[in-house]
Amino acid sequence: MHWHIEPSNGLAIYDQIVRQIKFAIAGGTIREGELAPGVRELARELTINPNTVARAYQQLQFEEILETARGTGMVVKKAATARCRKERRELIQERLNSALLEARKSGIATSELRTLLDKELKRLEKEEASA
Amino acid sequence: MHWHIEPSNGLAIYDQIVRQIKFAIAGGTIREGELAPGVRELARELTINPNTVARAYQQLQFEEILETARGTGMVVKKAATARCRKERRELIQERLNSALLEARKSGIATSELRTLLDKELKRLEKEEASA
DNA sequence: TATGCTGTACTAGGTACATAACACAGAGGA
DNA sequence: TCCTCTGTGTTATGTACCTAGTACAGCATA
Repeated sequence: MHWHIEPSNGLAIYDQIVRQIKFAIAGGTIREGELAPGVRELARELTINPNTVARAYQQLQFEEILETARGTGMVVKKAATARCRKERRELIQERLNSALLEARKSGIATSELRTLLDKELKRLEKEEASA
Repeated sequence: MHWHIEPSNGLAIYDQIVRQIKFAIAGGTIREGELAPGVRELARELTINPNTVARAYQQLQFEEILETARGTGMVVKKAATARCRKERRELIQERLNSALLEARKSGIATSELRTLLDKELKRLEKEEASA
């Protein structure tokens, strides 16, 4: 798994981590009972402060996605996968809808919007195929 | 024109104002040579601090969208409309692409993504028709 | 000229986020 | 046991953003 942070995404760094961990669990990259990457390890990989990762893990613990195993790491809880899948869908839908709504309110015609989306989707599919 | 601020949009309030003013100019709601809403008036309408609006206007002045007319208000500069139209397109495209990219990277199948978008677009069109 | 509007400038305080550098408790392996 | 890993907690610093309140300069109109 490779992780990536967008510094000026609007979203706080710890929030981006929370999202990515959830997505990784939803996608099966990290399975129930397995360990999430260590605080220091992930911090090194993203070149950010370990405290920031810890902050993200605290929230994931609060949301009952991870549970702490002191001395060992953070373990993905049972039943987390299903919840993450559901959340993934919701988070993505929310972000897409909000972008579409802004586009719509800005006065762009939906037909133009449709072609714009189609173009971008094709570009993504092409990338996907070549990867 | 009615303005709206999303408190926890990720985007800073002043940034949301900058966007909305640009979109209003792009859409012809405010035309070149006309006045943008006053600092105090807009602040009252959005129930935020006048300084925050002023901050947004400073940026728009820096970007040569507005020019100051002390004692009168902020005037939309000549040639601002075309630039705002271009920027509007870029801003929207950027946000859509970033949402699509996240969706794609999260492991959602593009086919599923496509149906999701289609559903949402239809909903928007329906709203548009009823409005 | 006087009044009321405009934007501008300044200081101050509060919150959220990220960084930094620690110290600590528990698990596990040599 | 000892060492090294794990996450946790604490304190401090810095920055960005927003709020609050005040004062000022300039234009427009009565």
